[in-house]
Amino acid sequence: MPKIPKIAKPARAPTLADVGRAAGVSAMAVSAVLNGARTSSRISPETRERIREAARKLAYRPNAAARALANRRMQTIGVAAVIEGGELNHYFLEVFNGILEASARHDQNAIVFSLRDWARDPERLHRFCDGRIDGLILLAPAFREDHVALPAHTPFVSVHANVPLPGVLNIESDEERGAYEMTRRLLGLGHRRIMHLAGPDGLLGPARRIRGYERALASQRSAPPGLVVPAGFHPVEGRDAMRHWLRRNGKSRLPEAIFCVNDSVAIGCIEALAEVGLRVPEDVSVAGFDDSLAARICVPQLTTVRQPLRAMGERAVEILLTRITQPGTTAGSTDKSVVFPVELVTRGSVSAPRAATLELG
Amino acid sequence: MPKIPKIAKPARAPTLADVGRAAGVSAMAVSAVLNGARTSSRISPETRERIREAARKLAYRPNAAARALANRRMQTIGVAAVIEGGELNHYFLEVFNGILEASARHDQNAIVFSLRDWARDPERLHRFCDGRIDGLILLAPAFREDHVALPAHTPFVSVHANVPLPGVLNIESDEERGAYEMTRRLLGLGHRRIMHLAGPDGLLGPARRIRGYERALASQRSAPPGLVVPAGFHPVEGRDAMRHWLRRNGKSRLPEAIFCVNDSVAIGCIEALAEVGLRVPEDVSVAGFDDSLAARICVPQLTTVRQPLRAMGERAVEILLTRITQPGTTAGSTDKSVVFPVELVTRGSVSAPRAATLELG
DNA sequence: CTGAAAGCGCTTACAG
DNA sequence: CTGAAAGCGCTTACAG
Repeated sequence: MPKIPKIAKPARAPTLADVGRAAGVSAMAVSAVLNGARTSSRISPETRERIREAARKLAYRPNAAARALANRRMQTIGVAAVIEGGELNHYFLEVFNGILEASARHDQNAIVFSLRDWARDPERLHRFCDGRIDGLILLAPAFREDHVALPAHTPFVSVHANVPLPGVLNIESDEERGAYEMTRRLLGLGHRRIMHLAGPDGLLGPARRIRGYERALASQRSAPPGLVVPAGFHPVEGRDAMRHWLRRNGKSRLPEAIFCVNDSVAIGCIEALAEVGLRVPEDVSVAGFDDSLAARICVPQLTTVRQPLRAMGERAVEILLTRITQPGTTAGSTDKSVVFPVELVTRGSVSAPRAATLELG
Repeated sequence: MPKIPKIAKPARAPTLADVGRAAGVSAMAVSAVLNGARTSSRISPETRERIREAARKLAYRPNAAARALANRRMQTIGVAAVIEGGELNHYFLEVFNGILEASARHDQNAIVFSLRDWARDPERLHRFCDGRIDGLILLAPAFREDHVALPAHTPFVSVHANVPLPGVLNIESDEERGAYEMTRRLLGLGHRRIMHLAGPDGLLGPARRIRGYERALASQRSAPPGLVVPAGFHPVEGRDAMRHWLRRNGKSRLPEAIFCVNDSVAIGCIEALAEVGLRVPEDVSVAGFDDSLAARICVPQLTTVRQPLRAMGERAVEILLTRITQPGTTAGSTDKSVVFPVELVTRGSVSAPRAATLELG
């Protein structure tokens, strides 16, 4: 009985062996040539060309799963974040763009894990670390380390960690300095009563912004004590906090300037001011933080503190990749934060105080 | 010489075999139990518990790559998009959120491929389809099908395809109707001279919006012919188009209302109007499209057409998954679009025209 | 210098 | 009902 030649089923994607068969060589040879391994030097140029040609004809694509299994590398990094409406959207997008860019540059895939809540989802985090990713970037994590024992075997990097995560290198910006500089700027314009609409309690970032604000006030003898009003991160929280304050205190005790924990809160704050007929910056100056997209879209555009979010995302990828490829470097507590500089951005929402203007006139 | 017992190296993640060894059963038994396969019914409850316990103790996680190789399924879907500044950011985020949500619901990973340019990156698209994903969602693709022969062996779904892609099911919203309804609304308020700031040439979406606009004008006898001014998708394009028009035509020939191809363009348009002292909506009404985040952040908030972007993203995942699991269904050209309804959203940027108000007064 | 073999960690079909 | 074996598609170390 004659052997019936096996015909490659068209449904199946071509494999290394298929290419090898077509070129009359072993699968190994194909692998070596296609990967440009040093071992490919021992294959004659003609054979190499024949192999490439066969691969092209068959539209061969190396199978990612098989490769990952053999290499113990997925060429994929994970990004865990809470992606919700409002500010975090802009924040996420900017950092994420940087992550995607750097990933592409290093031929890595980026896979996104959307969490609802840091405190409640630690188990999910563990599930992600099953070999589908080589390392994980935590975007603005806010759980307590004692809640989540981070999975072993997986390198981590955090961006804007809002709680201390021992052993995880954190990428942050000089938020305290940003808050300090912005408050100094407001003081320099002549403002004295400066309110701070603050972020959620117990988070590192908002605390740093408060500290910068208070340090700046303390540096100015003529400034009255600080006025920190808790708000949150989102526009509605900024609006509600300001509304509430106005209702209790009336316009008479109005601050001359309001420095907000971020742009979203600044926008909500402006909304609340507008509701009672107060204009920005004529009646009150309002400053934000982040320089998110929102800062340029709102009217007036926001004076704010710019963080290089995109660059921070790129750096996160690069640091993570070195941790993946050189696990030795992860040496325990020597982890320092990487701190990016911030920069004041001047736009329409801040001007000299009305009183100062009058005095001058 | 006594056999030295092998000690599991801590550096390596535990495998099925490790768990089996610890529980005194075969790797296969562990697999069956942990996967809840029907074959596990033949394993005694005690053994099962022992296996689970061992897995827990070792913190066993099935290796995703090995699983993918054996199953020929990565449990991962790809999302290809051009993610740039401005409008597409908001657009992307909304759809992407829906994609992430549906993915998580179906235990799928979502991996993002960020393209610079649809027309120039077709080769990259092919590279993605190497088994690392089971299917691909194209977000607002805008290449020509004759440029990219979409990779075989990979199921596709598109969202807001801006060019016809034969054989790819497209998820879209009833954009023409949205444009029609919005224009009708403006007419109903008494506006007659209504301008349309249009999107880029040659794309399906912008063309549909123009068609809806023109159809509405045609339905109203008293309306003058349409006034379509090309702009683009981004705020600066809206601003520049409007600036240019104002410079050429002056305020005298100003339209009473401007219907913009999207919210971003509307925001740019409002900016250009403000530059020459024209207020919205007192002097001109301005309407957008999309109901992006930007629409609620800008002042005045935008009257716009809402598309259920999030739901569209979720649907994309679901359709893609059926295509992945039931490849037969992909039967050629029977692919119909899935069209989501749109909805007018009324906010502050549109009012009755000043003239009408005067006439009434 | 070359190719056959073993192995990555899982699943599934198949002998006992 | 059970477990040993083969196989998914690749890579790497190792005999010839």
